[in-house]
Order: sequence, then structure tokens, then C-alpha cells
Amino acid sequence: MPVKQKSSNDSRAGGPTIATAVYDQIRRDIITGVLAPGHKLGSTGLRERYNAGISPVREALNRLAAENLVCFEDQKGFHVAGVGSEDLADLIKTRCWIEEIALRESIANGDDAWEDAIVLAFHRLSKVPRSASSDSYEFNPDWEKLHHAFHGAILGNCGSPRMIAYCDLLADQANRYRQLAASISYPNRSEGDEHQELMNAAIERDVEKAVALHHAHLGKTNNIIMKSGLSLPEGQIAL
Amino acid sequence: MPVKQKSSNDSRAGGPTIATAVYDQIRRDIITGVLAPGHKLGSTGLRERYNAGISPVREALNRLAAENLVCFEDQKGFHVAGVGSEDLADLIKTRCWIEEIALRESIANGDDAWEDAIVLAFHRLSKVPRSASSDSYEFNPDWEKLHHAFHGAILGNCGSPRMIAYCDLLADQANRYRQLAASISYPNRSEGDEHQELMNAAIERDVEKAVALHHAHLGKTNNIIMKSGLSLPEGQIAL
DNA sequence: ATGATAGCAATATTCCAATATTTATCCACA
DNA sequence: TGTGGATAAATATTGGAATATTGCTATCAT
Repeated sequence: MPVKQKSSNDSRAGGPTIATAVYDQIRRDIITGVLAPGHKLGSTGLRERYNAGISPVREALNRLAAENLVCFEDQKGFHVAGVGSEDLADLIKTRCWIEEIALRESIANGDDAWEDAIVLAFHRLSKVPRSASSDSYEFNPDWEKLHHAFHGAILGNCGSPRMIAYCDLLADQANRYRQLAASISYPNRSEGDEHQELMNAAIERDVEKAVALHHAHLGKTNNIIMKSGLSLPEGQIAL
Repeated sequence: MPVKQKSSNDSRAGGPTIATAVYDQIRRDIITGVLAPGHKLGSTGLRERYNAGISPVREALNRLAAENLVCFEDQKGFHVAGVGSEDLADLIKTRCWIEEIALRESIANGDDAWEDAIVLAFHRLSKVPRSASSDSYEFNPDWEKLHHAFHGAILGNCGSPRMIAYCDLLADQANRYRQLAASISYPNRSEGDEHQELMNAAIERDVEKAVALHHAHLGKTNNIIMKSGLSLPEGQIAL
């Protein structure tokens, strides 16, 4: 029996595959916390949720598994990577180590265009509210995008594609914890100030100060979550 | 639909999935150079080669793509990640940065058990020939495994699962270049000496010396390939 | 000759049904 | 009550057919 798939002969040549589209969506849902840590990613549920067949869904999950955003066990299926205080500590520590290198290199290589990009990114970020709601914390995709761009502008001058890619991956992993921290600390933490100080130190080429501020910036997420006494929903950790 | 529940064979719980098995095989074939950089990874070819259906093969490829050992373009399929002098330079540079951190931490945390493990790993490595053939260089899986274990023993004490995992990934990526370097320099390079010096410095907790030796060890691959004037088969680079 | 384009072959992607495995349930029995 | 073990249900994995897309080749108009 011939089954009609999506017979859409639109003029545009076939863009991204379904697998890629689903990958993007699941990834976003994990990072933003829509899909909770530890949540089981069963075939049938995902098929409905993302309106796709099993194959592309599984391909997406396999990619995510390689990035450690998803865990899997052979024959047992997939689930969202868990979170935990130990994992958080390792993540922050690793980010401090890695991003310190990227920061030092970026500053060392910094030129006028680099400065301009940072100033621009900061300016754009400062115009967007931290939370989508003014009452309480709510994920704001615009802010997140600009925040990522700001830090990317600072570290992106390190000259190593690999380093940049790994920083991005770690940042994505950290995003899940950051959402938690934001919901705890909102609206008391003034990230704008932290960013401004960091920017100034970078532009002034004050390497040691920039590194110290950067470490503090990263450590804050950990401090907020740990101080809150909120116990993380311990689940399977990817690594 | 009636479901068949009679499983013919049993007594043994279903081990790794076919997808995982194929993943392991393709990965090894890429790292050892059996599958050349840039080589097209077409469905039909892989299906035959690894004797599996399309689904598991594609799942394996998706995992490898996320590790940057394989590249893909939507609707165009997969191919082995390319190599190139630029990529090699970035890889070596990144490894120097990252592994320096792991090395310093490992030494700082080092205790007797750590020393013992290094000595043991070195001893085992030294008993196995570099090349499977004495005439010319030939990939020797035993040596490779023990070599990996030796460096793992040194860096594995850094206390960060993420750091260790990333070091491993970088080492795997570098393996393809190392095979090339080995075939060029064999039998003139005495890696045994390099390893011994590194081991001694580590055990003596001579941090700066160990770091210097480690950098030199990593840089050697680059030097060998670059000095040989051998042009790398430029292909698509993963990153 | 050059460039455009339709038709066709090759390949990549996707859906789905068949199969394998795990998980839950029930029952016999100590 | 609790334990082991069969059986059924649920779920995960896989193979292959069906579909979509790309890339090639032949043909034609300029």
C-alpha cells in the first residue's frame, strides 16, 4: 500500500532533514528545561511530540547522546541526562579551566574589531530583559541568545575552532543549571553588572582581572544553587 | 496486531545493540585509517561492509558526526572527516592547552597508587613493539591500547570526568595523524624514551618539566608530518 | 560552444512493520 | 509472606519498502 509521505513539491530544495529539525527541537527543550533531567525519552512519546517517524527521532537522540545531553543504555532506551551537585561542580570547574585559556588567548589576540564586537554584544544584551515576565523568572529566548553572543564575542577570538566548539558545548550543558539558578535568584542577581565589569577588564586588556571576574561569574551559578539548599533531582549523569 | 513473544535464543540478555557494535567498528576503522579521511560513507556500502541494516548504520554515523569524526550535510550523506595541516595545528594546540591542565591537576593530586599505575602502564607498554611488522610501520592494536592506557594513567588523576573524556576524544582525533606520522618516522622516533622521561618527571612531581615534555611529545607528531613535506589529503574538516 | 532544462539514475531519508528485549503481572509453591 | 518463574504487555531495535532529493546526461535553443 503506497503511503503518502509529505508530498510537498515546493520550489525550495530540500532544506534540513527531519532528523536535524527534531535534533534542534529536542536539544532546545532539554537546555531550556522543558524536558526535565532524567525524563524518559520513549519512542512513542517523542514521535507524537515532535510529529515525526521513529528513525529521525532516534538519529537525533543518537547525536544528543554523543554530546552527553542525553544518556542511553543499550536495549533500555534514552533519557534526558540527569543533573546533580557533583556533576555541576565538575562542569563549573571544567568551564573555569577551559574558558580561562580561551579568555587569555582572546585578549592576547584582541584587536579593535574584537573590542567593537564585545561592546556591541553587550549593548544589545543590556536592552533585553533577563526574564520574559517581570513578576517572576521566566525563560527569555531573546536574552539567552544575546547572552550567548556576548560571551562568544569575548572568547571567540582565541583562534581555535575546537576550543570555541567545546566552550559552546559546556555552556549548553550549563544552561540547564543556569535556568535553575535564575529562578532561585531572580531578580536579585545583577548579571548586567557582572558582564559590564568583565567587558571592561577584557577591553582594558587586564588579563588577570578578567580571568578573576570570569571565574566568579561562572562560580555564581554553583553558589546560588548550593546555597539555596535546593536538592537537585539526582538522576543518571551523562558522564 | 498479534505480537510474537517467542524469543528463540535467550539465557543471555541482549548485549550491545547492532548500532553500538557498528559504531565501534566504524570508529575504529576511522581512527586507524582503514577508512581514509574524506571517504564517502554511503548507505549501501556500509550496509554490506558491516553486515547490518540501514537504521543502525545511520545511528552509528549520527553519533560519530557529533564527535566530529564524521561530517555530514543534510540530504548529502556522510563522509569521514577530512584532515589538513590547519586542522592538525588546531588539534595539537588544543591538546597542549587542555592536557596541560589535566597534567598539572593529576600531579597535584598524585599519590602512591597513581605512581604505581603509571609505572605499571609504562612497563606493559615497553614490552610491546611499536609496529606489528619489524620491516616497516604497521598498526599495532596492542601497542595502541597500552599507549592510550599509559597516557590515561598520567592524566586520569585530574579529578574531572569531563576533562578526561575530552582528552580521550582529542586523542582519538589525533590518532589518525599519529598513524601518518608513525609511518613516516618509523623506526627513528624513540617514543619509549619520550614516555620514560615524561613518567620520571611526573613521578618526581617536577611539574614544569613534565609539562614541557608533554608539550614536546604532542608537538612531535606535528613536526614529523610538517617536516616530511607530505601534503595531507585536504578534505572537509569537521570543525 | 554555452547554458538551460527535462528526464533518469543514484543515493539519502523516512515511515512502518517485524523482531528482540525488557518490564510488569500473575500464579504456584515453599 | 515472599520467591521464582512463566507469561503477557510494553518498549526498543532493526530491516526494508516507499519517498524525496541530488547529481548526472542528453537534448535543445541561443
